[in-house]
Amino acid sequence: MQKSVGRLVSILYRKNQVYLNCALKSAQITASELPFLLYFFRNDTTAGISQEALSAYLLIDKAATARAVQSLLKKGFLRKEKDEADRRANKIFLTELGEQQRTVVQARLQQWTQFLTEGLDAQSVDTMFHVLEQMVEKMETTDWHNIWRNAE
Amino acid sequence: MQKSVGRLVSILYRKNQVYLNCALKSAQITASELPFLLYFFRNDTTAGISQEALSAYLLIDKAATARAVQSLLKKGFLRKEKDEADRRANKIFLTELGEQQRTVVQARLQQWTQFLTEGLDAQSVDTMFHVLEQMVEKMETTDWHNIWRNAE
DNA sequence: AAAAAATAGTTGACACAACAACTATGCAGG
DNA sequence: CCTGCATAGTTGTTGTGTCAACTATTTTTT
Repeated sequence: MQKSVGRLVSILYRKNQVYLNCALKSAQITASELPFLLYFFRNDTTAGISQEALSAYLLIDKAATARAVQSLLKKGFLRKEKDEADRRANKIFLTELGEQQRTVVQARLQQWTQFLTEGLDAQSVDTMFHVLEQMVEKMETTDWHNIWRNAE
Repeated sequence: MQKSVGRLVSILYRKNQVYLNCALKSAQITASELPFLLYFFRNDTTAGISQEALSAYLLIDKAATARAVQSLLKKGFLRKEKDEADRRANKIFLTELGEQQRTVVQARLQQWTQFLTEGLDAQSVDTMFHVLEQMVEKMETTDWHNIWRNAE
């Protein structure tokens, strides 16, 4: 049986979604909203951030960003202003209510990582992280939409 | 910025889907159908295989399996028989036409892997594979639906 | 300064996968 | 036997994400 990174990543992704939706249900946070909240938890956004920047960082389509942000606004976890310096853009902020979710969210996330990696060699886990980062980096910086054309 | 396996896996998964849909368009194969075709390419299925078994191996919901198989039947890549030994089950086979897709499919897949891993340390890539496998293994064999309940 | 191109965001349509409810078949204990 | 439970598969509904088309602004070109 040949190894397939596609299969593994697919399973990890899908099960992760199920876990998150389940584990964060009580906090009213869905798997699709989580990446955005995490961005606010982990970065300085006191000046607000545009949806474009969120999309670019998460490599998520701007349509999905628009919908997730809308949903988080409605739930009161985020707040939106028009950017007066560039009136095309929004400036998105984390609200106090959003900030209050940090603890639960990080706990659930930490428990998932803990579950996935416990018993594994820490060094190997680090290596995995690093390789995944390199592959994502490559996708960000290369136009790979036609990579097979070069080969024929 | 804290490391997040979730973010990396998510990006890998989504971009992989986009790549596959693009690279296999000419072969009339979609990203959702691919895992099933691959199973037939990589395993002995001369006796046919049930949808249940496919679902179990790919960890894909049986509903998704039913739809992908339906679609591949319609395209003529797979063939279906009632299992006479257990009339609830289907026996699914790869057709000659399906077999003919092997070359293109494997080429496109190989090119993607090549692109993702070129320039990376081969040893590290192996380690990544192994760690991903271990994590998937853990998800298969553990009931993790409430892992955070233990912790409080 | 006017025209053209680029950028930020929204919306509609569709692909993909999960869950629940359902049908049909098989099996086990009374 | 037959009643109840388990298994294989199908279908409806919903959440998630991509792409394309559109509006509204900003920037660049001429």
